[in-house]
Amino acid sequence: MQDALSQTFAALADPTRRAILARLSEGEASVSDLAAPFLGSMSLPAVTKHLKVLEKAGLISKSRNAQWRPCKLEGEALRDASSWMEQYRVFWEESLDRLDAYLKTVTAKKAASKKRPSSRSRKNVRITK
Amino acid sequence: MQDALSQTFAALADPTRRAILARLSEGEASVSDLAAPFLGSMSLPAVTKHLKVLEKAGLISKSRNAQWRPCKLEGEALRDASSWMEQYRVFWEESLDRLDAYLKTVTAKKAASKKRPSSRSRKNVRITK
DNA sequence: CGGTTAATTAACTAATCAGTTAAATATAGA
DNA sequence: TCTATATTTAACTGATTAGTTAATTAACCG
Repeated sequence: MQDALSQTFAALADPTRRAILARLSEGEASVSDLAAPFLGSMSLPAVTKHLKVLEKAGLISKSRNAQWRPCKLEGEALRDASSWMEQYRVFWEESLDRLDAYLKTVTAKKAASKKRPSSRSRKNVRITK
Repeated sequence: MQDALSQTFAALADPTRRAILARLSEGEASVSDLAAPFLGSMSLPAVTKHLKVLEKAGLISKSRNAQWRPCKLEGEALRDASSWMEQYRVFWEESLDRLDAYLKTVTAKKAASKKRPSSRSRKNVRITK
């Protein structure tokens, strides 16, 4: 078996599984609730397998309620993955700085030759599935 | 072919590739530089393949310098992956809050029944390979 | 009990992945 | 041009993955 971080990233490397996590971020859901959006394109056992991958990676947990298995998002594994990534933050911020510098020279030139300056939003990071 | 985020996570789901990124975070390096630490456990073409995976995921880029191919870490893809994760931050912080709450009750009881309180560092996130 | 709903397991297939060795390509430099 | 170094490509193998259908388990309910 693999190390925890590899298992987490592998589990995240699939759009169906990420969509399941996105759904779970809105609250607990049973297997069939989670499967519903995908039953047009894959079978229920396929979803069961995706859930097993997520569960083994520690990204979700299942409990029991009669014949249902409510699933719940677990943050720990995501936090570990995210904090692993933090060590690289300087690399993407560095490139934004270069973009900033570039945009500033462009803006300066435009201002000098024509009209109003433009701005760029660095915050407002998009939330996607 | 897959979506960008899936490719990025898939590329990160391997300890050899993560180690290569870690090495590149210290500066550019040629293929053989990057391969050196692994030549005891895998062949050079295996490393070439790992580099190709990283390159296709946009995590690194290669340039040419004589017969060498200096590789460089590219931050963009990591930033995208990281900002995708951000939407889940509330989940792991929430669980830390619960841990906090729990630890407080324990600490309170200990303080009441015996000696000095303990503390927990939430910052100081470890940087690992 | 018998039927229905929820979910999992089994057995199988096709595709992709991580590695191998051997051969090919590219560049430098004597 | 010949040779050495750096790297890639080709062809192959075994393991893992993502899906399938069919059968099974589990729990509720009339």
